[in-house]
Amino acid sequence: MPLRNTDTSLPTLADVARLADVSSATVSRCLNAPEKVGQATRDKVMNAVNELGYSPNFGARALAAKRTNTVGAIIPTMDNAIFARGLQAFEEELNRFGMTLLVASSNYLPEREEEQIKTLVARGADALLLIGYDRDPSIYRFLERQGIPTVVAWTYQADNPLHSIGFDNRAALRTMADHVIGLGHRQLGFISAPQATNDRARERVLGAKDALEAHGLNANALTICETNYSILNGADAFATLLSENPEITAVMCGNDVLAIGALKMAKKMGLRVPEDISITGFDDIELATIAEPALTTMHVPHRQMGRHAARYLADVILLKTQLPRPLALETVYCERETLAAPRASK
Amino acid sequence: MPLRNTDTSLPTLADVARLADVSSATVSRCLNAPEKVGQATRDKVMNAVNELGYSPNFGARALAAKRTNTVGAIIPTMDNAIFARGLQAFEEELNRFGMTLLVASSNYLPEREEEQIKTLVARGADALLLIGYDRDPSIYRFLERQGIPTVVAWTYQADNPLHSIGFDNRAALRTMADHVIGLGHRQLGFISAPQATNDRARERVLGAKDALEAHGLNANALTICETNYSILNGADAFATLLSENPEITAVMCGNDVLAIGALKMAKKMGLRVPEDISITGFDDIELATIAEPALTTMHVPHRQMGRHAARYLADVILLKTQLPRPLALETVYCERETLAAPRASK
DNA sequence: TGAAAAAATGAAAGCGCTTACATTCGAATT
DNA sequence: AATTCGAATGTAAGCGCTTTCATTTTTTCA
Repeated sequence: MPLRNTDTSLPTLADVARLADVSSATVSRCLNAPEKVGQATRDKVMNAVNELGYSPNFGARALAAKRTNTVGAIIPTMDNAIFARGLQAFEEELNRFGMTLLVASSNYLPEREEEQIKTLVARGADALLLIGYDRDPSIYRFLERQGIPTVVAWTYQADNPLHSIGFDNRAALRTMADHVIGLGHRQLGFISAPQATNDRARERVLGAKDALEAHGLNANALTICETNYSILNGADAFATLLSENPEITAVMCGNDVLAIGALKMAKKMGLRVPEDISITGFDDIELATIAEPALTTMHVPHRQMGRHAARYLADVILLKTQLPRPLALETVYCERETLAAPRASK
Repeated sequence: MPLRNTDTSLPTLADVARLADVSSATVSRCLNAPEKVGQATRDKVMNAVNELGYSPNFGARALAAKRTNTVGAIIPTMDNAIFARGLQAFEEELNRFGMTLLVASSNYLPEREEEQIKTLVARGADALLLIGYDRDPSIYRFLERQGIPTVVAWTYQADNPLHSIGFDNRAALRTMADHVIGLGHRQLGFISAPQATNDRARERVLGAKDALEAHGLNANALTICETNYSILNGADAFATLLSENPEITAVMCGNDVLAIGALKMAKKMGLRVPEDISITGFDDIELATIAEPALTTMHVPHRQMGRHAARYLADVILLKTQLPRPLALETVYCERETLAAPRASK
């Protein structure tokens, strides 16, 4: 094993320049804007680069260029697959533009998210992808002050000035609730994520209420139970909901993970789904099709969101073009096996 | 909205120093080694920091300090939850040491992984977490040359010099196979990830063969089918395996995701599990308990691995202590509902 | 009380890169 | 053949921070 140099430090731009017998500026150009360098010089430099195994120092580059070609994303959780697909698409698209993705997760904790935002910005993220609108205004001020283009995904509100790429959570849940009510259900349960710090959860609940109202039902027809996203919590919430409100014939869930938990508990309680009770989800993650019976849910355009978000940010960073309007994508009702008309007897 | 300064640039160390009326060295110390600064000065500086909303520039810091307090991890996939729990524990533990985690995924593609490694190193990762041993030796040379401490997780081989923290895949699968064979199964199917570039997959297959041999069965008793990890692939592989080898009474899967696919297909084919056919998984991800019937599988110590890996790297980086030996953790057999004795008739 | 030791602070030299600006040089234009 | 111009290259000034070393201030204790 031939050791090239005894000192441990890595080759620098200057080393390459020396070996290739050109100035450091020329080496830098070769790497960043090859078209500005003559063919012969370029070859010389590239050879030196290879011989030395040179690779540019990120910190130095960021410091000098004031750009990192990195965008950060902070998602609430990596635990279940809710955001995986969208994020993957986001990354793929970013790569097309020569940018790298940095991911962090906040565990649905606002303070943690704030921390992560600061970290990513400090690390030089040129732009940020965030999930949902809800966060302290001071964060938005911070971002603006730092000049960090930001896109908010997984949500869309026509009247919100922040650039968002997502779907109308309220309308989506309303569609679902229309189906549920249309089938004859009159007493509904709703298992939601905590609404206080989660605009998407709030919107979804509102959507359910919209449907209720449209069908002439009053708010009493909907019993809401809040809990954090997890299968276990979904199961517990379902049990509570049903024991306290035995008249409920359909339980709508704020996402598929909760719904899977509810489904599991229903079986455990000896309830047949959908004969004895209907359950609906939201997101359409893979789990939804694995569950037995397969979950009736709303399909969310994960990959599209990711792709569009990446394009938007690339546009803003590279072309300094501000796209005119936030983008609303469509969710689609996804009928499977957990929603049916309530038993006549009930 | 009061605009503090018209020029867009962020406050720097120098700005803080000026405002606090101290030297930039003192400000730096306040931030990095507060105990070296007098109380009064420290307060003055901290006030200035807050007033300016100062946050240090990562690139500059990395450049000057030659450390980033960042460790990178490259996992094969984020798509399913296989690595999520372990990674989360890894991050939590890193945070304890004041370090940040950077995650990338390779999609099980060696070239992509290589790329990601280069990227993370270029970004200044002080250390790396990689999954499994298998990769081109040139990569290990590269890492060594760059002086990047690396730990390999999700695997453990006593005779391998690379520092690993994981479990003995071979022994684990052997345990499982012992159970299967012990119940009386004599014709086994095995759905594995492609073995060529995946030492863990190879080891698991070897474990199955070990068990076979120990029970005096020959290699013909095991039919192997390779496919990439995904539910769909698991389902397809199961169908192929059974149609070509109807005498098989138990299908062991290289991981839970494949097993879930197999389970799904079994039902679709009208086979009862475990009465008509047994299916086993590996990993014990949440999905395994959701599946119906719940999957019999091997539990892998995800969180422990993550935690220990973080500690090891922190030791190496912070204390420059090289831990003596790789760490072997235990897997545990996890009996649920998909494994039973074969039908007597068969 | 004064000398020595310890603690606190400052001055300044980089870290490795990009880029504005200056320079050189060959080709094109007249 | 002289002039102009543009392409190719070099020079050097930072980018914002850490850290060594020197200097000043405070503390300690004989």
